[in-house]
Amino acid sequence: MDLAGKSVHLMDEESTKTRIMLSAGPIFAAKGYESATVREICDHASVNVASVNYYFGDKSQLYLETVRHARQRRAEKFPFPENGFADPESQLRAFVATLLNRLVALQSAPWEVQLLMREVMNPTEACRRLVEEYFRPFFDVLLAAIEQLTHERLQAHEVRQIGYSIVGQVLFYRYSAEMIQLTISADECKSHYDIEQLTEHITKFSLAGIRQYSKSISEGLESGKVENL
Amino acid sequence: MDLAGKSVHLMDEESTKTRIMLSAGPIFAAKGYESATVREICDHASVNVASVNYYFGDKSQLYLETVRHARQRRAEKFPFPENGFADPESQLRAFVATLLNRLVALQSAPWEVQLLMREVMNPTEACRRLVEEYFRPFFDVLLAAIEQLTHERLQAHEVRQIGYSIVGQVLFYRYSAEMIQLTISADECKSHYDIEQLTEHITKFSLAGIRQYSKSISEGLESGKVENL
DNA sequence: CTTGAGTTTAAACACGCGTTTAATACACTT
DNA sequence: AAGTGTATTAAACGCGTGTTTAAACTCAAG
Repeated sequence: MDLAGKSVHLMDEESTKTRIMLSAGPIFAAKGYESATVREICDHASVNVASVNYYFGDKSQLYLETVRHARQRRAEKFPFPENGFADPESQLRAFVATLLNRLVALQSAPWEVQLLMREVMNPTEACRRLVEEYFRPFFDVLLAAIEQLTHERLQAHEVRQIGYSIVGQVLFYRYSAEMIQLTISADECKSHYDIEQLTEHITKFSLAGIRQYSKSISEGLESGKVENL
Repeated sequence: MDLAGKSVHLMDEESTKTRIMLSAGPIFAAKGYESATVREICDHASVNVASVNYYFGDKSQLYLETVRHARQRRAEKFPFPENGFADPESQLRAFVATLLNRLVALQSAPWEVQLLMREVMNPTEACRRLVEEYFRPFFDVLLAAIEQLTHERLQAHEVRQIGYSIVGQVLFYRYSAEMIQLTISADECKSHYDIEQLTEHITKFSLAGIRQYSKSISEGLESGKVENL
């Protein structure tokens, strides 16, 4: 069975190396880099402790590869819909929905999300670039939609702050998920806090805020009245 | 000097016990419970390692007392203005400003804030109650203002989600502070991201969102037009 | 079968951790 | 001056960590 492989000993699926990575992901996500131990990861992967150093060099490099892997899987699972010519309101709604889908599952977020959130809050020096590459182009889509909705009449920092207001609303449900669970009943959570309803609320709430900006600008500029665009 | 003290050996300021707590705070905040070491804390406090166990029992109890201390100091420093009879719009603005002041200092948040944020994201079992007591009554003030602004016509979960939208906007500047710093220039940060301007933006943005809810409710109910309140 | 590179293994290493111990220093009372 | 309870100290303990080592195993190639 030396077909198409460089060496016979390498990399069928379920190889030692991939087993380590699959075990490392959830453990790093649950406990953080420091508290996760190489031994626990290896036990869970049914692999000898020395394997981590053999395949990855050391613990920190295993961590880096694990974060990279998580980011990739998450973007693959919820690609941003590429209908670039939709109206900006739909773009906004799509952005909110995609972000909620990728990051927020109010109960039991997948380990990839937990891991990425850890990096956002406490960027590891080696991971900053990774995190930025992940969020930056995505965020730019949002900014473009906001600019269209306000007819390019806002200053850059205003557009950006509106963007932060929207992202902030979404991320709250990830950052404070455990706190939210303590505050509302399981029933209410099931019936009013699924992705669709949150998308609708945040989109509606934010569109009003955005239009408020358009309106005050218009009033300021021409002191006339404008239709409610 | 046995005046007014129960025992002569106890508790002038700068005692060993308080020195430990003052050193522990910033270190726990910066590194988290696991990564902070008793030795580092004691070194920084110029105190013998055994002192932690002598005064606090063990590391975990030192941590608990440190969190309690941080919460208390933060609420003392920025008390919520108790003008209970102001109009709801002012109440909303005051809520946003207070929360921003307490939690967000875009560069270099004080250690108390970092420590509390760690607890929000990863509640320690022993601290859940503490965190809830800290935020809950404060959040209720916000909900009351929203209810007034919408003339008590919204359902409970709608009011709550609006509250989350507002808190989420504020907390974003804490959760993602490091990421934000990577994305905007220091100049822009200085000139457009101070507490006052963020308060204005978030209040303005949110008021529009809230009024949107009032409006759609009114339209739904009576299908007539209402003044723009 | 023998070879040898790739892989896996058990055992050990060096180190840092939280905690404990037992001796000492101190301040005050008797 | 001796006694007493508190506070502080240096040293050690036991344990778990990441990492290394050297031997054993696997298996296609010669």
